[in-house]
Amino acid sequence: MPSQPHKASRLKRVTLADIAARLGVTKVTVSRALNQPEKVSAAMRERVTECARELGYMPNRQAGSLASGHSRLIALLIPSLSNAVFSELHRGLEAPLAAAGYQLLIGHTGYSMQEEERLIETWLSFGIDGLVLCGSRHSPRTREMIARSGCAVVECMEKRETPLDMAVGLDQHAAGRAMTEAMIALGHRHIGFLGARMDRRVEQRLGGWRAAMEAAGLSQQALLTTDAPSSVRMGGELLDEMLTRWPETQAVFCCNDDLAAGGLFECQRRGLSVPDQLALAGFNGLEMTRGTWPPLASVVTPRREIGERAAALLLARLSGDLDATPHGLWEDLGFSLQTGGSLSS
Amino acid sequence: MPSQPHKASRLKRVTLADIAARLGVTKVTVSRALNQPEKVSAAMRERVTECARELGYMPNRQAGSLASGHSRLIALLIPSLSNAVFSELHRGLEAPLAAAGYQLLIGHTGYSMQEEERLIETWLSFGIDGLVLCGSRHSPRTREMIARSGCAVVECMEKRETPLDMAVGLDQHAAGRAMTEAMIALGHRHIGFLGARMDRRVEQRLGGWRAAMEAAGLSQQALLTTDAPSSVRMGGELLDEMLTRWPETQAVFCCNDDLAAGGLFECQRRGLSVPDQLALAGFNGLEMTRGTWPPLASVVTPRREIGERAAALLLARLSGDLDATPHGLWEDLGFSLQTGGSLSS
DNA sequence: ATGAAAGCGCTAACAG
DNA sequence: CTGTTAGCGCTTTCAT
Repeated sequence: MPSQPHKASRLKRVTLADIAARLGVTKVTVSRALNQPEKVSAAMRERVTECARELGYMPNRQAGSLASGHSRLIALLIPSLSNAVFSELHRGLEAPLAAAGYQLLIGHTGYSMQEEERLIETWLSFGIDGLVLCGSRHSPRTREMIARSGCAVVECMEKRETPLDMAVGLDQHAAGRAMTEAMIALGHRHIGFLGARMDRRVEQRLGGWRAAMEAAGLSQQALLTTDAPSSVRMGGELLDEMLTRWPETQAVFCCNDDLAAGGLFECQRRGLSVPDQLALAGFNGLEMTRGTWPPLASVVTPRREIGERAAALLLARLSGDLDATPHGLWEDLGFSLQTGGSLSS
Repeated sequence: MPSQPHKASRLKRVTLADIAARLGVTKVTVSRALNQPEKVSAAMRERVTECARELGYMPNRQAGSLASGHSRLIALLIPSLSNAVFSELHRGLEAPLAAAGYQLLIGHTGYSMQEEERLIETWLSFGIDGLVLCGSRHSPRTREMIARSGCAVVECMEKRETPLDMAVGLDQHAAGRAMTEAMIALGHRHIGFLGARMDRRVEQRLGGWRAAMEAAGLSQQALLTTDAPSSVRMGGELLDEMLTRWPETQAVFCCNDDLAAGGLFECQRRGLSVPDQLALAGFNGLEMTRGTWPPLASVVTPRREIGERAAALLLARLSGDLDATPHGLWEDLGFSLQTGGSLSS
């Protein structure tokens, strides 16, 4: 590695040894006073903490982890930084992990399996104890690295028959089907589907739409998808194209809330009244869906709860509570439908 | 630290020593073959890489960092995971840092100085080489830790007279003022300001609105702010209150695009035509502003470019190129106004 | 081009 | 309750 003149200019680092020397004890005692306070005398504890503060001691956790074999670090890999779904997953994870003394790291994969692999390699080489992944598609090398490392892992968001270890989420196919059936129940026959950023979860939602349409004997013609990133703007463009190609469309199921919001704006541009002239629904039930006009119908997914359960599973695995958390575990946290608003008045 | 039965079950880790033993050479040679390939014979290089692959060797970077004193790790601390502004900042940072062999970590502060402090402590104890912060408000302890560590640091987004070291962003006050002046130039007299999540940047934008209003001799009465998080829904609620309390309002400057989007929906709910009956503007110029109807006027901030410059400054500092990047450097990357749409037809 | 020795800062295991 | 002894896995010197 190259030299680093910048770092060279820093003050010499304060170490355990410095404190030990100043106090006339050994490093071990200082380490104990700091990390297992109950194992030293109250007086010692006092002197050490005082001296540490005075010298501005900051532990070197690389050394600590290297020696102990664990880091109390857990990494969360999210596909997108700007998708509120993942920020709520994060929120659910953070509190329980912090309470148990674990620090949560965030990594950004940009929906790329290859980037996921790179990140996991880096994290593992830095000794993380646990890993939270979104989805169930991973490269072979990713699987192998995780297996070798023995790192605890939980996969989030989507149903998975054979998890790497544990998984928690919801059945995206069933959710897509349920919303479509709700639309059919409202009497709509021409129901379109808009999808962007076609990852596995979106494909499963689409599968649900297909299943419901087929079961009802309806045409699956009005379908528009793109691999491009999802956005409000994309929602407007896709809806524009759909209404142009299939003017008979009565209702549109968008694969997420951003797309649906864009659809609302497009209706406004065209002077279409929602839901009277066109019904719209999104997916996820983000906070935003209650800020639009009309309020956006959506499939509400328990993102926060998924994070909380994922944290609990991880902690159970890390504490060795194996029986309570069998390998291959899959927890389905379900979903609910938020109707009314853009779906029916 | 507690025992970890889970980890105990893993296969023994493959180390440099294992490869060395298998090849009948020393660890140093293996290390060199892997990290400074030009320093060993081509034959050796070949044998080592081959054997490493075969055994599934994965370097332990904790050990590496501990020994070498640097980690090639750079941490980015963002206030919010769901704000697209920060995801674009991240995008700007990532490529140049990766190209230079650095790995970018993300931390989430939730707009809390205390959480920022906690995260920085963790990162520093894990030996990061660089730090990218948003904003200029940091706890005294944060400042001290950074100073002691000698870690390179750059502060992003807002203007700062006395940076910790380097800073890059834009003058939020000037931007707020410019947009307000544009509204005044359109002939509006009753111009309101809506603000949520009142952090320093939002306060600076508000200051810009005040300055412009004062200079024009206009009333600063129509002002509504909240410390609650910003959201589309909040935008609608705030606008509702504003129009109720100050029905004469002709134009509203929202502190960000989410709020403004909520404002658009609120206008729709009230049957107000934008911009004819009410003009609206947001801040940041997110992609979304081109997906609304009408398109949202906004102050376009160079988030991506800020990330790119921040990366360049950090790399310059880390490579010891001190002269080219003086301490205390402040780079203003400016802004531009996106008008039309929701502001004027 | 390769090796030997020393150590990064900390913790584990066992003594006393 | 405190100390001793040994590393964790890697990267430095400095030799050869």
